[in-house]
Amino acid sequence: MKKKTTLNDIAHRMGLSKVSISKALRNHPDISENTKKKVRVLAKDMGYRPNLIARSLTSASSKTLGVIVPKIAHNFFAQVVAGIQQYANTMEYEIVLTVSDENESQEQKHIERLVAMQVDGLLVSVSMETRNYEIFNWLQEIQIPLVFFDRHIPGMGFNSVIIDDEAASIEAVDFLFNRGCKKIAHLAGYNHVSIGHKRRMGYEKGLNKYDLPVDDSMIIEGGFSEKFGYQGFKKIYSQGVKPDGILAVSFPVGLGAYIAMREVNPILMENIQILTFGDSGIGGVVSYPQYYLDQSGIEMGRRSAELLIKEIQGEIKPEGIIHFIETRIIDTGNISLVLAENLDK
Amino acid sequence: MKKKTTLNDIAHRMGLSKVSISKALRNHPDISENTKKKVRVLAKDMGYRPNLIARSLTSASSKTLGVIVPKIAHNFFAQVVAGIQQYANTMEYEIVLTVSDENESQEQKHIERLVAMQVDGLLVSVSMETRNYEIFNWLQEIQIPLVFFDRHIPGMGFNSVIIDDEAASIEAVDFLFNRGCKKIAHLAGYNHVSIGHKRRMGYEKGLNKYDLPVDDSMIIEGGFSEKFGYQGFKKIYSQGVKPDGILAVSFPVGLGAYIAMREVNPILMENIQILTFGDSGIGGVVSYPQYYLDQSGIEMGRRSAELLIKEIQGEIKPEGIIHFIETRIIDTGNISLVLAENLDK
DNA sequence: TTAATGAACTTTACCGTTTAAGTAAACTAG
DNA sequence: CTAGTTTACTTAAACGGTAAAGTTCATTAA
Repeated sequence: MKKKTTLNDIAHRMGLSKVSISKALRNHPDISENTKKKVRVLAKDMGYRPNLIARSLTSASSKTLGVIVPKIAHNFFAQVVAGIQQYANTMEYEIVLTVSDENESQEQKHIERLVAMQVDGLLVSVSMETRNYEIFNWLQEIQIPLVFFDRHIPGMGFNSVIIDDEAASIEAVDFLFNRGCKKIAHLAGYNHVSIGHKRRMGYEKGLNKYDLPVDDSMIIEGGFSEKFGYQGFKKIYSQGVKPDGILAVSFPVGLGAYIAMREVNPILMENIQILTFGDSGIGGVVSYPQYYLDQSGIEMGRRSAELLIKEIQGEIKPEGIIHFIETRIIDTGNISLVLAENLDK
Repeated sequence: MKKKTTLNDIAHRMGLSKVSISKALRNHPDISENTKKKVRVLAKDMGYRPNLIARSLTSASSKTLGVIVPKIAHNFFAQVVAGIQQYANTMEYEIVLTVSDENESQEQKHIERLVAMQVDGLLVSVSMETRNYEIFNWLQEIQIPLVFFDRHIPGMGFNSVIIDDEAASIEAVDFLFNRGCKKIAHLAGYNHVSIGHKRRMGYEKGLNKYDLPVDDSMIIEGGFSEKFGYQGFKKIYSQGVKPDGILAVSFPVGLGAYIAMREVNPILMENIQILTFGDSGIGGVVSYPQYYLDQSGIEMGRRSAELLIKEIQGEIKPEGIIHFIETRIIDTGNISLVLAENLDK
């Protein structure tokens, strides 16, 4: 790479000190209008670009946010990142994006690296694997602004932005019940992951609401991927239990269940309603699973970036406040409606 | 944020100079094993973390790559970013991700910002709107390593990694022809965008191959979103032309066409085969469009990151070489096959 | 025995920028 | 007319780290 023009280079050419150049370019009152003009012209001429790294070193602010997502090639997280970008951009922040790949040690490495890079704050969605919170304790000690999104660790004092999973689950059971389902199974996530736990709690509360029995054989705990949905359904089915509705903890799980169902007996597709958390990412042209709980990743991204930046700027404090993003049930049977909303994008 | 421990802090505590501490921690031979041990212990104790920004300033390398994508909440680009991440991670590089939102001036701003941030190289997928290449000329002048991916500007000397769109289009026509299509329409992208242009060229070559006429009323130029697919199909149809196959420039376009088709007359869904570039992002459970050209974003991301890092390390030079990523046609009618591949993820 | 060698440090200087603290000349007020 | 203020700069110091060039003292080779 070619050597870059620095303040000093300009200073020498103009016979001024580098500080004067710095001030001129930052429109500091110390410098005369006349000089400022000349400096600006020469700076442009010489292709001067401020070295933001050097600036960060003095200003102790990098105008940079560290983001850690468990996955990026995953519609929901891609959306969240888009939302973060949108807000960060308007505030002149840049994003250093890292992916934990649901791996605790990766997550840890990234956190350390980001902190070492002097990001002004962190946005993290905790990996499913994470059990050891030491690193987060450390982050709290060094008091770096941090906002959790989607997957948080409650009770640590960090603010977080999440889906109101419990409420959404209750709503989901409501919805299925109102469509005639009396035996609703739940393909649940891991119970130690907050979303898994909450979705399950909501599911149980929803059943209670209608005096439906909570039957353990109707709850399969597992992961969030297609594989678990597939295996989960087969497991339920092999037990001889016949659900008429399924609440799946994620779209892939619902998808896996659907595949399994089709494999077992295509007729089931008409008799079992599947409702999943999260959509496929293509705005509603998937025929099955038909219903899903729409979670606005964009909104979540924006909100969390907003909170983080406010925290960085000292406008708010980390108080362990949980902000909820609303969820609504979408019926993909009604494609044209969903599409109409998307046509203008 | 709490004040961070620096080399100097450790130095004072130990009664050594900061340079010795620096050397000790970097395992420099100048320092005795004994001292090194003590330094390491104390450093850990005091919670010392090197300030990477300061380090970058001297080393003139930030171990950071700037990435510019037109969209992020878009399966293909999310995949590419995942691929970039994967490779960059193994090489200890971090990613500063920016989104141009298909906007020329945004793109320009991001490039300037990233350069100012002293990223070691740039990975860019050019926005659809971009007509003015000045900024890229500048990048070439300052000789910053840059690799284009997916959307490139040929003839500028930068290396790029793209889909072999022309070949893929020819293959696509082949495929449709072999399934009996004789009147294949093309919902094309903009002709000034390289992928739009190439896909169209391939489409025409494909038709020529089978002596099918190239009929301008069967080619609708437009964007890459659902809206254009929808409008495009309606336009073709309103002209009284009845295609039996459609090659759509992107999945959303194919999707829009499908919706339009269904609106016009559901029977068409059985008589018109749609083949799209790119998939929906959910691994094959969309019933329509049934066929798509699979583009491995992950692979593209990996390859471009690899090229860029090699260029940064001086192993290769920018020579305007175009690297092609292969494409294959997927039939979503055969769901279980596709899924089987995904179950292990 | 003495100069060269090596081990284990320290000092100086620099990366590019900013902030704080000068300084000289011109301007203003009493 | 002189002291005080302004204007338009400059110099010094700092941010946290690294590289290069000393410096000491102990050891080794001739």
